[in-house]
Amino acid sequence: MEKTFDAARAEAEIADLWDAKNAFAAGTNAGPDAKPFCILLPPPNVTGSLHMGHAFNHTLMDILARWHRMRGDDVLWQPGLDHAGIATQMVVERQLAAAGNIGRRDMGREAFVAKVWEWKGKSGGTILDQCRRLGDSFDLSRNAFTMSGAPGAPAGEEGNFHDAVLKAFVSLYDKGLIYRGKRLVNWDPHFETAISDLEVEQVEEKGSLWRLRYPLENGATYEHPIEFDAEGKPTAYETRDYLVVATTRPETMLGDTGVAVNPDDPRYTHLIGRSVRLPLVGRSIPIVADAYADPTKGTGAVKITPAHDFNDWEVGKRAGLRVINVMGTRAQIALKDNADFWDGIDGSDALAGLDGMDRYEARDAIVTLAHDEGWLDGIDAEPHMVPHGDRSKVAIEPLLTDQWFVKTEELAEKAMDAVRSDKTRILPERDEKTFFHWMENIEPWCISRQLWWGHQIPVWYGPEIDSEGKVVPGAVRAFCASTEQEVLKKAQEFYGASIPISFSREEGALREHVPPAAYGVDSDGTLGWTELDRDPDVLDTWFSSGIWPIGTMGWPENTPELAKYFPTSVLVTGFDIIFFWVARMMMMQLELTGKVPFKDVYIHALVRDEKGKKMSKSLGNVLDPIELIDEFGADAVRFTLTAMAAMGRDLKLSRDRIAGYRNFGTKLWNAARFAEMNDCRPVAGFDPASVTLTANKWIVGETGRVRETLDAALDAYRFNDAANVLYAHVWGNVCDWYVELAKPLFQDAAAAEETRATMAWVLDQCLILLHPLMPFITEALWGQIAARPKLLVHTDWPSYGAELVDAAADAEMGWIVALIEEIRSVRAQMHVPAGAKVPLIQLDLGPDQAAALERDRALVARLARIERFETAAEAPKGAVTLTVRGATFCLPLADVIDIAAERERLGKAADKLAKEAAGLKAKLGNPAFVAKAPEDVVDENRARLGAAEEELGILRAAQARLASL
RNA sequence: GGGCGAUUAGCUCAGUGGUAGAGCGCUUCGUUCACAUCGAAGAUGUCGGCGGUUCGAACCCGUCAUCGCCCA
Repeated sequence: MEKTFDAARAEAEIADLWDAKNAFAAGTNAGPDAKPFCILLPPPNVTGSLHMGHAFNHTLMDILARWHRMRGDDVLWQPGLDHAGIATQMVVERQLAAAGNIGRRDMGREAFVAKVWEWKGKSGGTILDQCRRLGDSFDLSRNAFTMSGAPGAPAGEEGNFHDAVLKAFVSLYDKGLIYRGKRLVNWDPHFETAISDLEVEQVEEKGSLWRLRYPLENGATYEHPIEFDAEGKPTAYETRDYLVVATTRPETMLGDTGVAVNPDDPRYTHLIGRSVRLPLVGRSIPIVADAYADPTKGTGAVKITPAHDFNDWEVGKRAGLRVINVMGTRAQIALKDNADFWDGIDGSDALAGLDGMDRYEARDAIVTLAHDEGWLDGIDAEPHMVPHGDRSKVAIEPLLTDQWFVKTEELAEKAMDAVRSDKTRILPERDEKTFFHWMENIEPWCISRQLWWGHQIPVWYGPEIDSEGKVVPGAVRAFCASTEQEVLKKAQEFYGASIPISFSREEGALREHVPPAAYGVDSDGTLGWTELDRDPDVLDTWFSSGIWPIGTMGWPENTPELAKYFPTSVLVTGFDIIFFWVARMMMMQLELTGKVPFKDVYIHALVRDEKGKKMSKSLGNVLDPIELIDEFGADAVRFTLTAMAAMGRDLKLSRDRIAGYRNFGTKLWNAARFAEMNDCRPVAGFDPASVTLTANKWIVGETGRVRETLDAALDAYRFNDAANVLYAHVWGNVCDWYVELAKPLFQDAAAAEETRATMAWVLDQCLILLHPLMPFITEALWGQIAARPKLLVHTDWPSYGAELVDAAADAEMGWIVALIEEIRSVRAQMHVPAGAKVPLIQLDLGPDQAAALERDRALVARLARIERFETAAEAPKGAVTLTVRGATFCLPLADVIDIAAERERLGKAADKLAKEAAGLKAKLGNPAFVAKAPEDVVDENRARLGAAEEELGILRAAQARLASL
């Protein structure tokens, strides 16, 4: 064997080996009555590449999958990709532009979607190859895609996900849980689509607060307070014929339809009910009372633009104000042909100049006009939060449009019930609170997107007809079904079997659905013929990923997978998509199947850089998991992430830490090398309970304990505990102690055979127990150590436990280890050369200790570098005394002893003991403690006091001897 | 403004009522036949402050301070 593990070479070989054996196929290694264990990979974006967050998320899932597989469960780890509507459309559009292609609008919908599929086939899903580097053991033969089976999907992309999404939509639509409505939505002017609340990020910007003077109508004036006394009472007034409003968005003033003041604001109450004349526009708009106006902010008077602000929309509704939209889909000022706007006013040259301007150009222009025309009161710098699209990074614009919404209130109630009744557990508990907080305040979910890459909404429109069969001009009738045949059937039922109906193949308007011009009305006003026009919008990506659990298992068909693996066992995911994904999956699965999608949800935190900063490309602090794997090996990266995965806390990743766990792999590797050099080969039928030597019994017992602790940790998703118990066992128990203890035993003919067999067994157990965390190095060693019937990935998980612990052997090893450590410590403090061998003199020894020393003399001799064992009644002059539970020894170091150092050592040890004894004495002297504390705690304290006092006595004697020297 | 959380060794962090821990870093010593990606020994803590509950508090409760994150 080499001195170190060649991760790069071995990992590739092992990955090929697993592939060749199809090692991760669902159900592999399942026992006869196997329990299903199913875990869903949160589908990464098809555009994505593996980042640290994935690496963390996947590592945890892979540990669970491998652990359950080895335990003989029927494991399905379901992988797949998300079509990621906006993100993917963005990537492909950018590429088309870079290649000098025509834009998507010129290309047309069908051609563009074909381009996206082409891109997906070439460069989509590189992330899945990267997952392989990490060791992800998902079943790639079941790889799913949220757009599989959609119209235009090329060969190889068949699948039923598209059907499932449409059926889910139709099902919710038929239940009245999906509706279309004209509402103010978050509009992304870059992508020209609506987005949901969750896709909006608030970004603080340095902005200004502009104060604008709106003249009072009919020459009215009022007294505005300008000076105040110490109590805040006005002492001076000025006469104003205008009202000053403060705004962060002067450009929206074109759409103002009112001014609000607080009903309790004495400055303005007398103005309520009067009107101001909107500058530039010339519209007369009312001054209304609304608590939304905050007297402490700005001037206390706020302009109301119901069409362009969510708060103003509410105020407008309460006050019955008009809604006048003054912007287009690219957030440009849109006044031309805007009937609403021109209603009740006359044009002006200034307005004509503003038409078509970008919103920010318009802002500057309007402020300049205000200044020139004298209605700019002033400008204050004020930072404020501006909503931005999370993909486009441009400021979103509230816009009044027709969109599709999911009624989330009822669905949320069911999801909350499932969590309250523990049908689904959310861990850690804190995130359950977050879940409830959001669900209780849930808003309707806007699911329509004005994009092309996605599931087109399965709704077709035709003309509305009244009860007498007459066409209602301008009204629209919607038909929802998952196929054209079904739509046709529904339409035919509605309009009558004799009406010729066909489908319009033209691309409809982008958002506003008007009844198709292409229909005929007979002379009696009834419908003669019609075309049906499909809604051009697509569904929010999260609508389709919302049915990921059932969609990947063949729903709505009643497949064997659904029967077996659904509801799934556990969902492992980051806190950032609790609302986007987890909550929505809960709602949709419950509504569509009546079942929760998963029994447990384990929410993990974010991977940050070593300074605690979020990793981001712009900060340049991104650690690329693939680079780290190249440098340190996948096992080291995985183990690091696992060890740092304390529940609910962000983890700060540093290269030092990864290097440390790379060293851990090397340590394991060298332990195996040691075993090989000493001819330790796995013995068939080896029974760990049958060993006879203390050291062997001890390590066997430790292994049993580790198995139990490890399983308990994984069972509770305490991944860091799992990593730490393994680390401490392999490095501490096995490498530091057992390997060293074995060396003298190998020299002893009577002990060698059993020890070799035990060593081989212990190492095998280390490989098995470590495999879920460090799959590559353990699989490599497993194959290297011996020919095996099965790969390690399929080796049965052990069931032994603490019954392997032999209390006597445990106590004896504990004592021997303490003795060795004490001797080493004294040697180091007395500056005994590391290589020098010294005699050990036993002064006072209990019977158990004497027996132990007799049995394990060779171990002590080697590990503490003792040249011979002697017995004496009293310590010789210049000897250093040492105490180990129930025994007193000394080291005759007359030649080398440093009296000052020894005095210091004894003094320090005695002080520490005296302090401890005093504390214990005080505790035991407290009657309340003795009366109320549990008996075993009291006993334990008594025992500790006894031991401390005894040892203290010995140290005092040693101090006295030293003083007499 | 509302909600959630954090504060423990130089650093990064475990630790849910009974002897304060790990890794890294640091100091000293050491290449004894698995491993220098190593070994041995060592130093370092009013567990953020104050108050309370308790026989007993890093842990439970209250409060203050500081710092995060999410939502407005």
